[in-house]
Amino acid sequence: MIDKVIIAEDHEFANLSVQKTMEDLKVKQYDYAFYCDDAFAKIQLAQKKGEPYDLLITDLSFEDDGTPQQIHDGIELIRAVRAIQPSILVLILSGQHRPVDIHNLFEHNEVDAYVRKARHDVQELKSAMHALSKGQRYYPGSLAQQIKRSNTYEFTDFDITIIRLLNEGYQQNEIPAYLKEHNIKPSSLSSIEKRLNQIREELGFLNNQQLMVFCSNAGLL
Amino acid sequence: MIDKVIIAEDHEFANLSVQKTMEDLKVKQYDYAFYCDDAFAKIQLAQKKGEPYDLLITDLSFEDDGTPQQIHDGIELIRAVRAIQPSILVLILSGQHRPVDIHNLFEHNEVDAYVRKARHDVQELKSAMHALSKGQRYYPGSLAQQIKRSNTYEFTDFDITIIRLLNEGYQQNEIPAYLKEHNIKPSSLSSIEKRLNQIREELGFLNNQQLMVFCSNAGLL
DNA sequence: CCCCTGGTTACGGTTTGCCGTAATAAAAAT
DNA sequence: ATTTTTATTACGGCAAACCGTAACCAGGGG
Repeated sequence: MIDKVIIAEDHEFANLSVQKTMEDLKVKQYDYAFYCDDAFAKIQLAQKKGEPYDLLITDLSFEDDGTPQQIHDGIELIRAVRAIQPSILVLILSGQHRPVDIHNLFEHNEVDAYVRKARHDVQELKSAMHALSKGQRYYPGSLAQQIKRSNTYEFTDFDITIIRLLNEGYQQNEIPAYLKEHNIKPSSLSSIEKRLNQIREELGFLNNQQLMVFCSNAGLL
Repeated sequence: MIDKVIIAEDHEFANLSVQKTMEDLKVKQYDYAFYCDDAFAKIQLAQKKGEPYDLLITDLSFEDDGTPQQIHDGIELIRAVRAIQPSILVLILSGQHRPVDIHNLFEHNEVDAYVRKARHDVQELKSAMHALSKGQRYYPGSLAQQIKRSNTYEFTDFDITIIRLLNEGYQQNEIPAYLKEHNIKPSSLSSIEKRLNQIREELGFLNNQQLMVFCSNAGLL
């Protein structure tokens, strides 16, 4: 069961609503913090007193308002907390973040649930809490869909190299020189053009810009 | 006095907390909506019944979740509402938005108060409400500061339109037609080229791809 | 040895984007 | 009202990207 929860969220609006949701869900004890350092201190203290938290609900990005902090964002907080209390459950509550990033967090078992701040986020949070209390993770389907869409195409190392170079400001006709320099096998301008053409075709993009944005969002850069 | 308030906010978390804040402030009557159309309908009805709202609290960006809407964002909502009830007070409650945009809204008297979803947003909302009830506007000082020290490039609506179109797969020579179609003022290919050139220059990008990725990461698309 | 096949490279033509300059329109200032 | 300033548009040359075709070069089988 989830009896003791700590909320780390800098926005008062969100923090308040999460608290209210905890009340609705009859969570026995919940505390909240507006700063990562504060949340960490509370978790550390509870741990020392032998009354550890069951669940950490945290935002990912925290605004820097001038007060100096050791821990600056949600990911740092999660890692710091897991270092002293590996068993704690972690639920991420985030505004807009890249699907891949979230996905990676799941893959590395750094988080157990993810709720996006959006329409129906309260419902989502309740569903997530429900899943967690049953020992399940909460990985929203929409996220899987987004990832699936991004993962349809298999990018080769060659593809990624080209795209990375383009993103660094190389123009296509400068790339062959670079490839020869680094002994990468297809190195002709034709090959590069053909490859890009093929990728665009398969993914249904009309220009390289879309491709670059896509790769950026997919975390390939 | 502010006795009757309508809240338009798609995020449940935020909506809920605003409601709670209204309770704390002893506002006599408040209603809420998760969609612009719904908010507009409520305002229209109240107006017809001779019991109009005193204040509209609205987010700027509303997520499109598939349900078809006439009014798609906060600005459209504000303009639609002001068209039928010019006297209504308007308070914007927004996550991250360009300071200049907000500033312009104030300058054109389209809004009376602005609260950013951030640290202490509940306090800010209360302060804003207090100011409004005294017949004052609420223009947070932080906004003025942000405009002053924003040495990063300021994208105009025009810029964003172009970039959005490019990202949708338009090629540059197709854009003038679109702009004329939508009565956007500079519409020539030259203007587009010149603008893009200028932006790249100021931000130090070597090609459009980098610009697109930048804008994507900055959440401007 | 030749032929076939898959992949790479070379080349030419066309389109698109890039950038400077000049003409024109609109706005501001006098 | 006319000049000055500013913004927008039109045009042209050039570079880059796009795209098709054909030549080239492995290796594998006949």
